[in-house]
Amino acid sequence: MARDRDTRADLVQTMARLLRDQGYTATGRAQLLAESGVSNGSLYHHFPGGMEQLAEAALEASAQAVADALREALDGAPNAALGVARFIDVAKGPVGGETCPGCPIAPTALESPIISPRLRTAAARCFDQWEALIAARLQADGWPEGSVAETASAALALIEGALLLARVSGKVDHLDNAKLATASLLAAPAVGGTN
Amino acid sequence: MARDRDTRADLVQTMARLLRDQGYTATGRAQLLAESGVSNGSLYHHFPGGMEQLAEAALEASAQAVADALREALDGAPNAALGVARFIDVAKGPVGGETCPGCPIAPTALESPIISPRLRTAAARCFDQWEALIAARLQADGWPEGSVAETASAALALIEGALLLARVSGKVDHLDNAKLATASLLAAPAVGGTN
DNA sequence: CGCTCACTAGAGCGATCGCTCCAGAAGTTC
DNA sequence: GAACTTCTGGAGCGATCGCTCTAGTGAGCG
Repeated sequence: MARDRDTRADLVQTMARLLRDQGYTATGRAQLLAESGVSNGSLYHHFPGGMEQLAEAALEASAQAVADALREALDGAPNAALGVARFIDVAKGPVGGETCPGCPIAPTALESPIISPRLRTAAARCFDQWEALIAARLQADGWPEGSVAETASAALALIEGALLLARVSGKVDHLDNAKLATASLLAAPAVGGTN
Repeated sequence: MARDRDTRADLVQTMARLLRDQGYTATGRAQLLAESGVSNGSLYHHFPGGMEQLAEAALEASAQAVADALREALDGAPNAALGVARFIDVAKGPVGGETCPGCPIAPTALESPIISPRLRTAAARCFDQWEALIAARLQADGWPEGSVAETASAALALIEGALLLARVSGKVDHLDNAKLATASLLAAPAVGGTN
């Protein structure tokens, strides 16, 4: 084993990028092979389950990368609010970048429910993992037990929605707006929304 | 003209549902024709531009329906916060429903940027329209000029993100969490986030 | 009736889809 | 070198893709 380059990793990485940019169904086998420089035989050697199995592996890899970035942002901040804000800045992509790359899971997640139950559950796991990270930080910050999960869910929704809007409109402003909103959403550890 | 049934409307409506459930690329011509009961010839008579033109029409129709519901919810509430909360309840779908249908635009929007610029701009228009509705209500509520657009963007992001999470996880709880979050986000017309 | 024309049904097109299969290259172990 | 395993390249498969084209249907109208 161990050829000169890691074919399997190339496949996963290329697939992850394509899934992020155009989703699962729109990503054809031909495009994957062309852009990864891998041959058809290698694909089915490493992933006997075909495109669907590869897509699942790619989702997991992307989710792990995001989780690492999110954890780092949360750990390096004084509280959850600033940690999430920091993460949103990271999600904007390269500093002078035109547009942000967007969520690597969302496009596949939205088309998966009917198309592929397997990918749907894989995507659900990704979001759960991220939400749990935010929830853990809220709890560490001393948030009231009862509202930690709800608040983490809303914070993640805010991030995902902003990434969606930024992607479609081509304007990163939506991420800045979401950053401000998370600040107000995650600002008061007590009470639970004065309304 | 005017055959017994409105073939064109059937096509648009079926396409809108398929786009909502599985996105653009995953919606094949065969499935569309089968589920709408329309023949291939009729499709290309009403939509010479093919699937892409039909998809654009379907997105516009869906966006209009959502806009109507959003406008009604906002108009019937004492303020923007309660109006958005009301809309989220409507978006949950039929009262005893298992899962909410989700955003009719988002799946197509996320795969569109590379696949079809035409659909991307169509999707962007939909979101802009909705955001403008929320912004108008905020302004009517007396929100400070400078933060109206930002807040409307964040509110829409929250809704879209929650719909995404609810769809993938199969749990409508995310929508309830978003409802609480919008309440706190849209609660204070002044100041602009104490942080 | 005969003419027009919006509309429909469906056969058929080339291209592409995901996938199977196998010969052989490359590396490891005797 | 022989034997074996791991991995690669690519031809080829049936199925399906979006779409074109044409014959035919039937309502409106003189």
